[in-house]
Amino acid sequence: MSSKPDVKSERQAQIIQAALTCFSRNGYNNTTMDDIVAESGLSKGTLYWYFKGKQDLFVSMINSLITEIGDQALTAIEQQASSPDKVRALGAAFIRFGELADGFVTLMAEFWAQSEDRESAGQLWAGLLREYHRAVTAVIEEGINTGEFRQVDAAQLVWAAIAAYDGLAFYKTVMPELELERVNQAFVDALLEGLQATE
Amino acid sequence: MSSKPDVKSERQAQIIQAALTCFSRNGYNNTTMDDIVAESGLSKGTLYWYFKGKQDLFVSMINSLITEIGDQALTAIEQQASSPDKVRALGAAFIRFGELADGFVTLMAEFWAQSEDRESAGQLWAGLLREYHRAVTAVIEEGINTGEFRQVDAAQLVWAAIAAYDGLAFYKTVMPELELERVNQAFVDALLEGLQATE
Amino acid sequence: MSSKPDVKSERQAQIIQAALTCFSRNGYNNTTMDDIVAESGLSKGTLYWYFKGKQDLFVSMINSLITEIGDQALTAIEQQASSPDKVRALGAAFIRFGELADGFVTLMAEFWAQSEDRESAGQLWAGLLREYHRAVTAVIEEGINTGEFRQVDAAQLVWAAIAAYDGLAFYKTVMPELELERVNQAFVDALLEGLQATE
Amino acid sequence: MSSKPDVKSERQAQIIQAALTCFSRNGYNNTTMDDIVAESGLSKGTLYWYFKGKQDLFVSMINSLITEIGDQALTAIEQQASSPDKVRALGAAFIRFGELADGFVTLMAEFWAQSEDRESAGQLWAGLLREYHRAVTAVIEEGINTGEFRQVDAAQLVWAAIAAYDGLAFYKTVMPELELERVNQAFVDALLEGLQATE
DNA sequence: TATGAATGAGGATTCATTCAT
DNA sequence: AATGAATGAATCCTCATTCAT
Repeated sequence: MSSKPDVKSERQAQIIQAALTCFSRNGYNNTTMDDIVAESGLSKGTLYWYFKGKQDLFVSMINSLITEIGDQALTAIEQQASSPDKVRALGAAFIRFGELADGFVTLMAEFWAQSEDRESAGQLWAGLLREYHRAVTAVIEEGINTGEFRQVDAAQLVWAAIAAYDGLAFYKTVMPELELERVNQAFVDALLEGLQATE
Repeated sequence: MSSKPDVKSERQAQIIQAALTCFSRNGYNNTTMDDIVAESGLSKGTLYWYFKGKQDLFVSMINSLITEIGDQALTAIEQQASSPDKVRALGAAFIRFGELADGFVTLMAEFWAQSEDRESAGQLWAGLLREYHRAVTAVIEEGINTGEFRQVDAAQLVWAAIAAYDGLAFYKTVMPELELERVNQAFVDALLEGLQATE
Repeated sequence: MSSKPDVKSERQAQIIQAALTCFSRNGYNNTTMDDIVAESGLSKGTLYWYFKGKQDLFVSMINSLITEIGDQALTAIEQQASSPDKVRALGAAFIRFGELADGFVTLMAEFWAQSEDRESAGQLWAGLLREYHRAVTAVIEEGINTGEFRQVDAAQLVWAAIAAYDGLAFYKTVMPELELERVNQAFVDALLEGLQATE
Repeated sequence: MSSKPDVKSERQAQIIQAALTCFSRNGYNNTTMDDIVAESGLSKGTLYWYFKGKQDLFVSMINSLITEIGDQALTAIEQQASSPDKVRALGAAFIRFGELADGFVTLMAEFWAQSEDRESAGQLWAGLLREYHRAVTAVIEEGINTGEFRQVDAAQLVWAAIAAYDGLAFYKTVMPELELERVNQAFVDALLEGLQATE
């Protein structure tokens, strides 16, 4: 019955693209639905036809981003042989993420901070974080099992590691002069040194 | 003639305290001036007598927090003898900060995200970060000079390290079950291991 | 597709009408947007959909009045043959204006007085005045050319003449008992006598 | 008991002077009591010690101005012998008033327009106007009695004449390039011509 | 007399959302 | 599916006035 089967997903993508542009530019609260309407070239009614409201549109946009980013990162791991190389690949992937999805972290933080129901807004974050944490921890533990790394509290260490990348993604937005590649280099080197240590 | 020479600073403190309570509870945008008025027990006019507006009040509050926190952290360093101990003290101080100033990081992020003039709002952050970066880097470089640590790119590594603590401060707000002490333990151990390495 | 092609102008007229009622009744500053909302029977949002704000609404209202009044006055001239008759027609037109647009002059004065940018608010007035001045001066000069009037400094005299009518329009609002027709009669008679004078 | 008998009138004058400056600069509504406090160099409480409020201060200021101006105008008449000369003297006095009390007319209009109780605010104006009207009419009627002027409806004509000067006083504020002396010249000439006209 | 901190009612404006067409 | 006019609750801020000292 639907003459064009993907008018729907096409419109949704179009709207999400406009939302990403606006939210990135001005933050969540400072973006009005009218801004997104103007940016998308569609009408107000159409936005509300495809999305329940501002919040729904934001969450949909975030989920769309997460999927995209997650896929990238996880394939990066699989192409590496040794555990240290996997760690390096992860570091690089996170950095790329920080540079691509400019403002993503901040956006999420703002959204969370102003959510009426922080609990459920926090779940968006927490779910995402736990997923990454699991994936990265698996890499470290594999390295421990193969003897490439020494015995460490992988789970805890990984929280700090990914927190570092999220923190850096934010730092980059307020200090654009920060050279994330060099930071990453130094950080990964120190971590690997610490992980591989000694006899 | 001035019976109480500091009605002024007393009132300001009172208002800032109320602001901190409200902003922490609901975020910047979701806090109304009326909320703060109610919380402070003063009148709307009095708030505007002491602070130019919502934004001014927020910035003043942040500055007040920063000063307090900074002092704490810096004295923590001085009480330690060896460089590794200083690093450990710093880690502990940062963790304590994350737990005390609950939501501080998020608040700042939200404020920045929704600022009309992000540039200047970003300076608030950037200035603060650079100050901490300088202090921590000094500790690491001292360790390198004394031979306690090996030759690393301290400046870059430190960016990652403090980013980790900011990231964790935020993680804690969305995942309260996170045990920051253990994370800190694992992280500092790994870093020190990497820094001291070997033979 | 457009069932009513001028919902827009209809609404604008509706709002301007309400604004005129309220502003005339209470002045610019003492009229609240809520007053106009109530008077118009529309909603607050609708007012702001059609007009940028209070000031914009006021200026639009003034312009709408000016157009209406100007047309009336200028056609009044054309229907007269001799210059003295044109002058009489003008006088009558101005008086009618003073009685119709009750409070118009005062409203403009108040608006101007409280304008943040008096310069540009003054342009509203000045433009209007200059237009009338030109039209009336043309009538006098035509009379001079045809020999109906003696040689006078028409341009200057006309400033005084129209100022008199603006002044009277205001007097009428504070002294309703003033009989403008009789005043006009005496004034026009004296002026024409002075213009036609002698041999 | 009052050590210095005129601290009071000195203060009042000081405050009225500051009020005149501020009201002239920004209009009635756009002037805050704080503005006047700052301009006067006194304190808020002191203003309220000497004047009941903003409105009272304004009215007091106006009355102070009126007295000053009125005296000037009335003595101007007495120094002239012939009725035409008295008319010329009056014209000149009104022009001087328009240039001195810059914005006076507008200020009054604004005050009236925004008064909660226009009736009584209008009395301020009406009383003032009637007084001038009486004085000027007396001059014209004297001229009629002496045979210098022809039989005209003096009362009505005078309303128009003084209205012209009030109108011009306002025109001057929005069109500073207006040359009031020349306008006055042309106007008085035409009027006198009309008044004297003979057959 | 003089001060200035404190008050709070009042007002302009925004913007997410709805719904008739 | 799509439109865009209409809604009105919500919010930041102003400023005349008061009063304890």
